[in-house]
Amino acid sequence: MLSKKAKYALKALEYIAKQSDINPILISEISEAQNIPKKFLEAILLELKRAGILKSKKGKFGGYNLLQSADEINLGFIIRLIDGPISLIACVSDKYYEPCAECENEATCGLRNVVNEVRDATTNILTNLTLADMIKREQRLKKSKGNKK
Amino acid sequence: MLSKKAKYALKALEYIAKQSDINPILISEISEAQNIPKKFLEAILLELKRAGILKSKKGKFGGYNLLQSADEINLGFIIRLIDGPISLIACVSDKYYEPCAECENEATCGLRNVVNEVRDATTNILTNLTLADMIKREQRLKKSKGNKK
DNA sequence: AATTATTCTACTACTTCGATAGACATTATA
DNA sequence: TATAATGTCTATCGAAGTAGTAGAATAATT
Repeated sequence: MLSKKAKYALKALEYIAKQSDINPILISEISEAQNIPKKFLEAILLELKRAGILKSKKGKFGGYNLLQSADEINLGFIIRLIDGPISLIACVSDKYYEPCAECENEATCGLRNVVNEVRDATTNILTNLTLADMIKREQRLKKSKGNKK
Repeated sequence: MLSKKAKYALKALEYIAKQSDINPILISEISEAQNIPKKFLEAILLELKRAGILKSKKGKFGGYNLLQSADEINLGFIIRLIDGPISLIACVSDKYYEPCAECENEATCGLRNVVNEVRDATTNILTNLTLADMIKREQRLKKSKGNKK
């Protein structure tokens, strides 16, 4: 499961991306709009800033904006950044690889083979999806819901 | 990521499945063969027994055997049993569904839509794979490695 | 200088994870 | 029937991770 932190990060990014990028967005505005504890959100936005996803402006009329554009921000990247590996076991992870402590031979491990297949399927989806895609999907869902009425 | 507990469970099941099912397999034998702390393994095997996957025999010459056959034991089932939801967020889980605390409308949530796609991909793989499949893969990998030499 | 905001450090409470210890119950066989 | 071997159960532990909070420091604007 994703941590709440990762979920909050994605929700916050979505919110920021949907606003005009002229004025910085306040932490407190995001916090209220998305029901995220403000102080917790602070830490999350800072982390996203350090990772080069957001930029911030201090002081009056300060706040956060995207540094990358929404179609450059990859969902898999954000999840890995906040929560670490996406794979079910570290022995099949790209970015967080660790050898298996129990396995005698990773190359012939059946479990590893299975878990690797899951990882491929997951990362194929996540590394091909951007923040912009997520927002598009939301808009499409809202439209089709409206049409049905 | 899978917990070590889930990984141990799968490794232990694999080991048991590979032995002849005439004699019960000792906890201590599995523990040594698979590098799993014995006392921890005890608790895991008990849980698998309670779930109807294994049967046990107490006393001298006791031990564990499969209760279901290896091609009936579903990998997704084992993982869910030990670790809980496979989905990244509970709002897209079958067995562990919980409404999203922050979302105003789950039906139109872009994040939910994305996460749902990941869940489908993952469960499609895992619910179609059995313990027997995992063992077959291992044997195939070992063979093809042998041929290369 | 005052105000409004982000930034940073530190902390707390809680839960889960991984593992261990020891008493208890059951079974086979000598 | 004694005894050795084995699973069952309860309780506990330390380390790590999760979610969230408090408050001072810093920067930008008016």
